[in-house]
Amino acid sequence: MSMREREAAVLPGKGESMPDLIDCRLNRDSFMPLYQQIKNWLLYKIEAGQFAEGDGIPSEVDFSRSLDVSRATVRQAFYELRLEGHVTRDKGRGTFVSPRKQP
Amino acid sequence: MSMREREAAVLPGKGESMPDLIDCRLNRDSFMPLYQQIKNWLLYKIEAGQFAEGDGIPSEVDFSRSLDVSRATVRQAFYELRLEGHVTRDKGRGTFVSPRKQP
Amino acid sequence: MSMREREAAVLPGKGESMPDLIDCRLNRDSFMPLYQQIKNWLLYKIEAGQFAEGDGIPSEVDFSRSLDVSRATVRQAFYELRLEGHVTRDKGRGTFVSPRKQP
Amino acid sequence: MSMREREAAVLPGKGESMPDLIDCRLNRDSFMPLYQQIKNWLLYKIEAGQFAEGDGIPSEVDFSRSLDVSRATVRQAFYELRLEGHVTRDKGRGTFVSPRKQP
DNA sequence: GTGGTCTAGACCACT
DNA sequence: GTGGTCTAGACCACA
Repeated sequence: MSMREREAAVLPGKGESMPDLIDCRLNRDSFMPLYQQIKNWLLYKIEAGQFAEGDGIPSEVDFSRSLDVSRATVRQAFYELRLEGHVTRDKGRGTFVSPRKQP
Repeated sequence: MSMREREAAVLPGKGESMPDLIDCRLNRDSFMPLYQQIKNWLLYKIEAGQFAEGDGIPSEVDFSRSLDVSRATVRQAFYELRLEGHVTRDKGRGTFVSPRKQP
Repeated sequence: MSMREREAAVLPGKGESMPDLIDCRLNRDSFMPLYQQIKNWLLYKIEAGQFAEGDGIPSEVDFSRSLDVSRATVRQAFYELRLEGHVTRDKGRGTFVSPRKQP
Repeated sequence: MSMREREAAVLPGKGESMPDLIDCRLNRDSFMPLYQQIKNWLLYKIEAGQFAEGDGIPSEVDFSRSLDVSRATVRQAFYELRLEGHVTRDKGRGTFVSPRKQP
């Protein structure tokens, strides 16, 4: 899936504000699973540099509360991002944006 | 983790019988997560050829009932096996042993 | 179809007890599809107030097991009840009796 | 430590009401560690029969929020109660009052 | 009746 | 107070 498709799925339209933290909007009527929408939003934020290398990103519980989804749904998004190398997760510390190869 | 370590964690000792289906024994006092024990048992079975290529393997619910664990725990084992290419999973059909490369 | 016809199709005869849960009796020799019999039984229960507004009703699996029918059969009954506005279904939570409009 | 001493440390004074849930009061100026105060409160409740055998008791998070202490603090109380055989803890299920030996 | 998604929690290991 | 494991269910998409 292209970055453009991801954007269309969950991001605010042109002209809307883009505050710093969890401004993710979920479309609960979409064909796309909620965890995938969260994953896409995070990928967009990371690729756009809004969560920079080494930065901590909001916790599972932050997302769970902000988006009113269960923690398991958030976890699936985070889990796949870790598998794909976009973030690292440290028990007891948090989730961090991975360094990019050859920036 | 070596195949030998996996075996030690969840498999019956020498001399014990090895019936066909879900003879997996979980050690609930182990440091090793239950889903990892299930994954190891499956890997052993696949590598030992007891679930052959193209074979269907028991369903999530079969494992869940046989081992008295929740379906989510079984799923994590199956999910990782799929990511690592050991099995394929078809919605509505089942889980199958992947073909090996250059056997 | 009138409530009376529905009743004749799947409900216990007069004088039989009417316990709380799935006392639905299917007539497998009937011209009427099984899913329709289930739907009728549910409509009767709802209209009779035995599943009140906001109440959760038994799950797909409950019906499937109790009646020894496939889940797809149960789903068709639930699906039509949702389309007709008699119930709402929340993923991961359950199926609930819809509020009536101006009773 | 006697039951009377425990009581003095964390329980409401005479004449105060004793509601059902987490009415534990911590004395943050006490020489006694917070985890010990929590442990004492729980022991009092169990011995007084307010959490009966087999009952589930409030979760780590319940205590942590109600008392505004870290979860590690609550855990230490629960941990010692488990070591001493007063409660059992089941992952994913909860914490339960242990049966007494020959009462 | 399978695998896929989701809920609403719990306890566990660690910082 | 984080991420990790687990429970015990639910409904959904598909065959």
